[in-house]
Order: sequence, then C-alpha cells, then structure tokens
Amino acid sequence: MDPQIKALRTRIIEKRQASDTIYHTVREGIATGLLPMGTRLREEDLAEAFDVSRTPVREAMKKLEIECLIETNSSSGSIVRILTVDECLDTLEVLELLREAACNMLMGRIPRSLLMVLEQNTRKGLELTDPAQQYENNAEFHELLVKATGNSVLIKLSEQLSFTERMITNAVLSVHYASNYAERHRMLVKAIVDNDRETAQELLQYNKQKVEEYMCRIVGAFLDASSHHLRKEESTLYERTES
Amino acid sequence: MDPQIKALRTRIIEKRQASDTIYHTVREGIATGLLPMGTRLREEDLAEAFDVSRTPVREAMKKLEIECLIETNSSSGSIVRILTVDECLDTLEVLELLREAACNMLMGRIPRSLLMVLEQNTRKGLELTDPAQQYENNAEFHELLVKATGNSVLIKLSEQLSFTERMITNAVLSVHYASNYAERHRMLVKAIVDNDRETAQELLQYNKQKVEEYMCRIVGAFLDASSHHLRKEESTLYERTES
DNA sequence: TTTATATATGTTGGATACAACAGGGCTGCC
DNA sequence: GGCAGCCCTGTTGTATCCAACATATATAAA
Repeated sequence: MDPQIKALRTRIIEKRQASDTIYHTVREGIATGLLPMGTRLREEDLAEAFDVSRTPVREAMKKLEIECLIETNSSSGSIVRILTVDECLDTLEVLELLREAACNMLMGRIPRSLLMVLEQNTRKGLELTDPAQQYENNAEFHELLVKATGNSVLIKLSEQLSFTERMITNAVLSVHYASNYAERHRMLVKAIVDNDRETAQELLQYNKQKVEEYMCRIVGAFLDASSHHLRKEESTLYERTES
Repeated sequence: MDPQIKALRTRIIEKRQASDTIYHTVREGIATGLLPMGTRLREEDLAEAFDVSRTPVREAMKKLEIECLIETNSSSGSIVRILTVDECLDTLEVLELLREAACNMLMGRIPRSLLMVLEQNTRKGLELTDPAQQYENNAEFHELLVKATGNSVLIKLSEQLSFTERMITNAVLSVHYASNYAERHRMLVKAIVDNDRETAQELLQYNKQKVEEYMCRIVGAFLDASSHHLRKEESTLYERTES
C-alpha cells in the first residue's frame, strides 16, 4: 500500500457514516496535496486504511467521481484526476467571476458584523509573509464575502472552485501567491460599504490582472513540471465550438 | 412500488455500468418532473425497477446525494430534494450570472460556424408558441453560447444549474416563460459579433429584468402550491452572515 | 386514560463472497 | 527468435446476507 494511503488512516468517528468519513478524508487529502494528482486509489487499500470493507469505500469513490476529483477505469482502478493547465485556468477564471459577482451583490449593503470579521482578516493579512498563509488569508477573505451574499448556490459553487484552487496552489506551492493584496482588500471593503462602484470596479479590475499574472506563473510551473499538457491555442477555441 | 418508480424500468445498456444507468435515468426523471420533489426513493424499489441488486442503486444514490438532488435519512430513506423558493431564486440568479459572463467572454470573437447555429436557433425560436418549447429553445441558445467560450468549468457549472432550472420549470410548467425573447436573442448575437458592448449590456440588462419577473411568477406559483416555504426577508440576510 | 416500556417493522449501512473483465506474462509453435 | 494464443492475476462490479437504528405500535401498569 502506498504510504500516502496509509497516512489517511483515521478512526471512524461515531455518528458519522464510514463512507462520509472516507469521502471527506480523501477529498481533503486531494486538496492538501497529500494525494497528488495521478495517485492510484485502490479500493482495497482504502478499505484497509480505514479498517472497513470495500462497500463504504466504493460509495465514497462514487461521490468523488461525480465531482470529477478522481477518474475510474473499471479494469485498472482509480486515480486522482490530473488537471490539465486549461482546466486550472478555466477554474480560476470562473472562480474570479463568482467572487466579483459576490462583491457586486454586496454593494452598499455589507452588514456591520461582517465588517468586523473582514477587518480582522485584512489586518492579519497585512502581517503575513508566508505565501501559503497569504493564500489561505486571501481565500478566506473572498469566502467571507461570498457567504455574506446569502446565495446558497453561489456559496456552493464557490466552495467547489475554491477547493480546486487550493488543490492547484498546493500542487505548485513554489509559485508565490500575489502579495500586497491585503491593502487592496481593505480598500475594496471600503468601496463596497460606501457603495462606490467606480473604485470597486477599479480594484476588481486590478485584482483580475493580478490573478491573470498568477495564472501565467502557474502555467509556467506546470509546463516545467510536465510538458504533457499544452496551453490551448486561441485558434482551437473556434474548432472546438464547431462540433 | 410507486408507479413513477415503475416507469423508470429500463433495460441496462450493455457496456455501461448499472449504477451509471440508474444514476442517469433517475436524474433525468427528476429533471423532467416524472419524479417530483418529495418523491420517495426506496433502494429496494429502484433495484426491482432496474432488475439489479441494491448495490448499484446505492452507488447511484450516493452520486445524486452529492449533487444535492436527493436527501437521505438513514432510517427513513431518500426523497427527491424539495427546493425552497430561495434556492430556486439563487439558482436562477447564478445561472443568469454565468450566462452573462459567457456573453462577455465572447465579445467580438464569436466563430462563424457558431453564428449559423445560433441563427438557426433564433429563427426557430421566433416560430414557437408553446411555452415548454420556448423554454427549451431559450436554454439551448444560452447553452450554445456557454459552450462556445470553451471554458470547461463554466460549461460544467452551467449544465448543473440548467438542470435545476429545467427541474423548476417542469415543476411549475403552468408558469409561462417570458415570451418575445427570440428577437432579443438575435440582437444580442449581433451585438456580440459587432463588439457593441453598449447594446449587449442593454440587452442583458433587459434580460435580467425579464428573468426577475419570471422568478417572481415562479415564487407566486410556489406559494400557491405550498405555503410551507416562505421567501426570506431581507433582514434575515444579516443575521445569517453573522454566524 | 395516560404513560412508559418493550417489541415489531421498515429502511439503510456494512461485510463478504463471487462474477466479470482487462492486461500482462508465459509458453509453445512456427 | 518472433509471434500468437492461453492462462493467470489484479481490480472493479454485483449479489446477498446480516447489523444497526429509528419509528411506530401495542401492551401493561399506574
């Protein structure tokens, strides 16, 4: 059994179904990079690691499959799905979109209680220097805003995409996350509170630019790591849409 | 066994796993309204309907569960999840958002081949009078645009939300879908082709308004049908964000 | 009559055994 | 030596049995 799989060994918490525990644990393992893309996931191994039979493992696998986190080949088993560079870029693009939408939905109507939490977040963000922590702080900031919209669907989709972002970030941790973002976060909050659409738009635009830079650096890291996946050419977009 | 469950009886297609067939069939049943919200789904019944054991049924159920299409209570069984009015509105709001984003991404760069398909779609749309067909035509239009972006994540999320939209529409089919939309679709395509952002924005704005009206009518229909679920008050938003 | 307890029942959760299938390696023949 | 066919092995797919748990019900006692 792979040592990574062994590391998943977890006491099945009472009052929670085994398949749930397995699902969440494996999912977390994928996000953190403990189970890197391409890792083989044998049902038997997982069953042994969690000290259960294959049945709950299979249920967990089916859940992960529908989320496109693993890929199953009936004869050769499952692996943690390998994201292409395109998929990474697409994910970050849409995530950015949703976060922008959250800001727009909150314009001029941010609750005071949230404001304090945001203040706390950005204050902490100013002090952080570790890129991994900065990333976490940044993600938390946007998560707070998304949650504040109260739109359950937006919240759910954001969670999904943030998960992938986390996975990507952990996969290419050598790539530093854009720094100096905390100050901009403060300004963004102020703009939303003041219902100052112009400034907010400006900041979001800047943010978008930063994310693009970030994406480019990720692509670079990916291409260094594995040259199997190539960035799609603009021209292929058209071909693809013809089908 | 419920007659609805019986209606699912399907020959298991060779070369496709039973759990897959069950998953897709039940999912489609939920979308079309054959299995209305609240319908009880007993594993045993489904197993009998598909002439398999409970095992593949359970795997299918786990998939549906992770998509929030069914709700499972370990002791009393599963039901097709009952969407609250809030969730319906949230879904339509985000779906609208994604479709807008697709338009923006395509500004000035719509491939000619797609243009012809869109033309075909809108021409057909002008002739339709049946609200159900109009809805289908409308959904197809946006789906085409979304697919044309080539962003796999956007496409996937749109599919998810379109599914829910379909479900909602089928659930309250008495509510007529906004009509006279086909002509606006034509104009929108033209604006995208011409990179005429102003007109596009205007049309999208108008569209948003229409969708809001549509949503209001759905709320009305829902409240008529069941007064269990109430529209959230604005004030609760703040309370919710404090936690 | 009411309440508490025990029991019966319906439903899913988990374990185990077996089937099916694909892939690789080995052997035998050319 | 090379190639083809067969068998073996590894892995998932499915069936079936038993366990657990919650709910409803019936019964007996206060």
